[in-house]
Amino acid sequence: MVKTADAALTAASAVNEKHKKIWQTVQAIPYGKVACYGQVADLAGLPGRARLVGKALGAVPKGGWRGQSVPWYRVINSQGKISFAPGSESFQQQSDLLQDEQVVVLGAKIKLKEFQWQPDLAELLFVLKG
DNA sequence: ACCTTGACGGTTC
DNA sequence: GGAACCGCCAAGG
Repeated sequence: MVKTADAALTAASAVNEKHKKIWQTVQAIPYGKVACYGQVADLAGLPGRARLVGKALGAVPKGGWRGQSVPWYRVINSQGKISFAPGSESFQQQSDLLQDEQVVVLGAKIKLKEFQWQPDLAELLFVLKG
């Protein structure tokens, strides 16, 4: 194996590890609650990497992860809004899925005061444990 | 190797 | 509130 190729493979593998950590964290968000990208990044041990969370969610395996689905739609931005363009198909899908869980979505806005996930100690440990 | 593009976020005005 | 700005960094061109 050539050095450069080996290094590239290692790097790619590292990226996937980050994605996995993010997926696991998202799976901990309970029904009827939402979390923002930055919050997920922090919990996943990747502070300041909110954008990476978006990337990871866009790469979620179709069948879920570890035999469990990944509720990507429970992740919104720090302004309490859905990050897809209003009117787009993805936006509509996310909005519908959230409302199916009793989350109130007004336009693109969701009241974080009311619906943001605030993990208790047990949940935090679960996330850290993986 | 350089540049652009994001499912973002905190600060500042 | 909201808009402009900057920092962030993985992917793709």
